[in-house]
Amino acid sequence: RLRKWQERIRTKDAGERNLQFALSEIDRMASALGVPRSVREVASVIYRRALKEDLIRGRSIEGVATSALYAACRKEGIPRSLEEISEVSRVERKEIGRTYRYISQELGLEMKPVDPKKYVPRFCSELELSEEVQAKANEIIETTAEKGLLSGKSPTGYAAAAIYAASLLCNEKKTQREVADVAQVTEVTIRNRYQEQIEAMGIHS
Amino acid sequence: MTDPKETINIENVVASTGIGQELDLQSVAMDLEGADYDPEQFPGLVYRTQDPKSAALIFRSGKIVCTGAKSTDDVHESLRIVFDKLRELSIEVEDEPEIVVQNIVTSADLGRQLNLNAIAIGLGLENIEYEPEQFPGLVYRLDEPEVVALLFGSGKLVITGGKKPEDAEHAVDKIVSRLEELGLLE
DNA sequence: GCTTTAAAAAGTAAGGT
DNA sequence: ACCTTACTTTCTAAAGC
Repeated sequence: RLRKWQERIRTKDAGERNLQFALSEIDRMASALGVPRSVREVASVIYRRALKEDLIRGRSIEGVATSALYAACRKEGIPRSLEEISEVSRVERKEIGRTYRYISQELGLEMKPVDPKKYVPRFCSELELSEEVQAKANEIIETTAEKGLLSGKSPTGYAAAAIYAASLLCNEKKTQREVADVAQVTEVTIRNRYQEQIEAMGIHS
Repeated sequence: MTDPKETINIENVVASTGIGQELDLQSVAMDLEGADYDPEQFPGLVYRTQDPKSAALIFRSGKIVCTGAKSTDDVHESLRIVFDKLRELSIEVEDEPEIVVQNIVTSADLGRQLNLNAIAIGLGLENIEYEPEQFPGLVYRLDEPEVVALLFGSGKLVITGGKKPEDAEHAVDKIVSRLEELGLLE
C-alpha cells in the first residue's frame, strides 16, 4: 500500500536526519575539544555500530554520540575526561559515563583503563612546562603505578599529582591550584596523590 | 594465611513478604508513628525499626520489602516487629507470612593489595568493568553463583546479588582461585 | 526507564571552621 | 589543613508513572 511505502520513506528520512544530527554533534564537540579528524571518524564508526546494533533505544542520540566521542578519544590515545567532554555536550557527566559503559560493553570495545601518562603532554603544554618535566612526570607515573599505587585512582588526578611533583623537582614549579585547574580535579586530590607518589619514589621534599 | 572466607560479613539483607491483606496506607501513616508516606513521590510507606535496624517499605497491596538488616535472622525479627505494629492497628496479618530473601550484600577481605589494572586484563576486559574515573572498584559478574563482585585495590571486596549466605562464600572461593591461577594474588 | 530503602567498598568533591 | 556530609558503583523487591 501507498501508506506503508510513505511510512517507510518517512522512517528512512527520520533515521537519516537523526544520523546526520548525531554526526554533526560529534563534529561540533570534537571541534570544541580540538581533537584531530581521525578521532571524529573513529567516533562516527562507533556511533554507526551502536545504531546498527540498536543500542540507541531508550537513550538519547546526543548521549550516544557524546559517549562515542569519549570512547574514540580513549581509543586514539588522546583521552578527554568525562568532565571535559561534558563541558561541550548538553548531556550530563553521569549519563555520558553510564552510556559509555553500556556501548563499550555491548559493542565489545574492550577499552583498557586510561593510562595517566596519556594526559601528560596536553596538561603540561597547557601549563607551559618543559619536556624535562613531562619526562619526569611520566617516570613518576610509571614507577608508582608499577608499585600498585594506581589501582582505583582517577587517571586525571594521578597525572596531575605527578606533573605537580615533576614541576617541583625540575624547578619549574606550578601551584597545586594551577595544575588542578587544567586537570579539572581538586587541590585535595593532587595533595593526596602527590604524598603517596613521592613516598613511593623515595623522594624527600 | 587467613582464609578470605572467614572475613565475610553480611552487610545488608533484602527480603519481601506480604500480610495477605490490602491496606489503606493513608490511615496506617496516621496511626503508625515514625511512618513516612508520600504517595506522590513513592507508592510505598516507609517504616523504620530500631532494633534490629531496618527499613520496611509497606505497599497498598499488603506486600512488604524489608532492607537494611544484618542477617536473615534480623530480617525475620524486624518483620515480626512490623507485623505486630500492624496488628496493634487492628489490621489482620497472617500468622507466619512467607519471607523470601531477595538479595544479600556482603563484604570480605582478600588480605593483599590488588593490581586492578592487571586483574582487568587477566580476567578479560570483556568480562569486567573497570572505570576508575567513575568508580574505584572493578566490577566482576560471576555466572555461578550468579552474583556481582566489586574488587578494590585494598584487597577488600563486596559481593551482592546473592540470595543465600553460601553464595558469597562460593563467590569468594571462585575469585580467589581465579586470581591465584592468574598469578595476581600476592 | 524512573521514583524509595539499606549496606559495604574507596575515590572524589564541597562546605564549614 | 581538618572534619563532616554526600555523591559515584553493584543488587533487590515493591506499585505506579
